[in-house]
Amino acid sequence: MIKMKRWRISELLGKEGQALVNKEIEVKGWVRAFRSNRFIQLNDGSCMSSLQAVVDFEQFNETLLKRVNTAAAVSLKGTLVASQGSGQAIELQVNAIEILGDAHPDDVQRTVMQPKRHSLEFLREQAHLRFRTNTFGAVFRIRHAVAYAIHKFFNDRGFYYLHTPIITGSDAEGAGEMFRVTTLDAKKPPLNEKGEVDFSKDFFGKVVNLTVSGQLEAELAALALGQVYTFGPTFRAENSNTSRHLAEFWMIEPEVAFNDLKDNMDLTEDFLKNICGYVLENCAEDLKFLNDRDQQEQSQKPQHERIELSLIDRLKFVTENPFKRLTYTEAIEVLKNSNHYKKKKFQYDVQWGIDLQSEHERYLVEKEFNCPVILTDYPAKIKAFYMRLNEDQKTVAAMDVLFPGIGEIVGGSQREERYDILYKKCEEFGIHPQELWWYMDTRKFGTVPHAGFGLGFERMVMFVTGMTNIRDVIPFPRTPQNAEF
RNA sequence: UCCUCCUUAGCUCAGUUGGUUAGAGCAUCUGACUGUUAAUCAGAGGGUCGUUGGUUCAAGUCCAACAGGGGGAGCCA
Repeated sequence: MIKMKRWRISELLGKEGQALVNKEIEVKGWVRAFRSNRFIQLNDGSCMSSLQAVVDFEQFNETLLKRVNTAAAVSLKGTLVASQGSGQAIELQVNAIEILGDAHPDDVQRTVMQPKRHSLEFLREQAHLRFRTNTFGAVFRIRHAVAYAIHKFFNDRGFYYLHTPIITGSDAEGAGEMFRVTTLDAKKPPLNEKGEVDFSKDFFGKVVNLTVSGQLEAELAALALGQVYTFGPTFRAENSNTSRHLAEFWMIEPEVAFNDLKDNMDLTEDFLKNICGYVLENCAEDLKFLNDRDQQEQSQKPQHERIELSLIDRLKFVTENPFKRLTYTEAIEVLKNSNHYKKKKFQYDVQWGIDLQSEHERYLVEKEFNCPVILTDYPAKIKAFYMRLNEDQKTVAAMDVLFPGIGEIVGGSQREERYDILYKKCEEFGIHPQELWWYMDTRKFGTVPHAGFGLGFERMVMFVTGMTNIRDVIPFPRTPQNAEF
C-alpha cells in the first residue's frame, strides 16, 4: 500500500488546495470541536484556520466516533470538496478516521483546551498546552516570522550573524545583576586563605556568569567583519516583577563599523519598519485574529486607557511615518513647557540631568508626538561607559527608541573609539580597563567610529502581536520564582 | 524590592449588615436533534470558600501571618 502524503491545512486552504478539489487526500491534526456528530474542526498548527471535515455518522461505528473528542489527534482520509456550508470554501468529505491519540473529556476539562474562553493567567499556568489555542498559535507563528524577518533584514544588507558567548567572564558591562555559572559544591565550596570561596578551583578557574549582553564581543567582530549582529539568549538576575521583564530573553544587537549616531538611527528606523512591514505582508490571518482580539480588549477598558489605533493600524503607523527625532535636552524642554508639567501632573520632577521616568517617556510618545520617538544625546552620567562623548563634554551619542505602550524598545549608541577617553571613562565608572584589555585593544589597532543598538526581541513581538504581558510572547517564561516547564 | 488589588465548582465570576441547605454563566456527563461553525433543547453531576492561626454564640464574609497571582513603580531590553 502506498503511503499517502500528509497535507498541511495551510496548503489545502491555499492555492494548492484548489487543484486538489475532488481528489483523495489525508490530513492529520488535533480536533478542536466535533459538532452535531457530523463536523470535525481539525487544526494542525500550520495556520490559524481549521479544516472542516464532514462525517456521515451513520457510516461509522459509534465507539470510534465517541473517541473524536476535543484535543484528540486524528488522521482523516477523504475527498476534498467545495463546501455546502457558508463558513468555509472547501471541506473534507471523510471516508476513513484513525484515532492517533485519545483525549479523555474529563481530563481535557481541566486544561486550557476545554472549548471556552480562558484568561491569559490560566493559560500561562499551562504553558505546555497553550500552543493549542488560537491566540498562542497566532503569537508563536508571528514570533517565528519576526525572527525570520530579522535574519532576512540583516542578510539582505550584508551583515554577518555572530554567535557571542553565553557563558562570559567579563563582569564589567554594568548591565544588571548576573546569574553565576559554577560547578562548585554549593554546600562545601573550596575556600582560600581569607575564608572566601576559591573560584580558581571552579570549572573555568575564575568567576563566570551568563551573558547580559553580547555587545562588547560584537564590537570586536564589527571592527573586522564590518557589520555584524547577534541574536541570542540574554540573562538578567534582576528581581523585576513587571509585564515587560524576563530573567531569560532574546536580544538582537547589530554593530556597524564606520557608522555614526545618525547612521545608527537610520538603520534602527529602517529595521523596525521592515519587521512591521514583513508581519503585515506575511502574517495576515494571524494578525487579523490578534487585531480583533486587541479591539475586544480595548473596548473593555475605560475610554482614557484605550489605544485609539487598532493593532494593524499601529503597525502601519510605524511603516508609514518617520520617527520623531530629538535630543534629550530638547525633550526636557518639551516636557517643561507642557501643560501636563505646568499643572504638576508628573509624579517626578523634570530637570536636565535626570533619568527620564516611564511617565515622561509615555507622555512624549503617547501625548506629545503620538508616534515612535528617538531620543538622543543623553547626559554622560546616566548612560554606559562605552558611549561616545560629545563635543560638549556633557552628553554622549546615545539613542533610545520609545514605542507606545512598550516604552524603550531599542537602546543604542555610537561607541567611544578614542582610547584615552575610553580609558578615562572606565575609571570614572569604576571599571578596571585592564580587565577589559581585549576590548581596549581594538582601540589601539586601527580604531574607527562605530555604532550599534540592542533590541529586546520579546518587546518587539509584544508590539506586533498586541500582547500586553511579555510572558505571553515567549513559550516558557522565566521570571523571579518561576521556572516551570 | 516597594505600593496596590485579587484568591469561592474544570474556567470566569456573584455572594447584601457576620446568621438556616453556597449561586450563575460557560465547560463536562446523559438524552434529544442533525449542514453545524461560540450549534441548539432538556436533565444531571460537580465545593476542605488559597493555607494556618485568631475574634465571635456563629466566619466565604472581620483581623493577622504565609503562599500564589494580577496591575503599577524602580531597574532595564
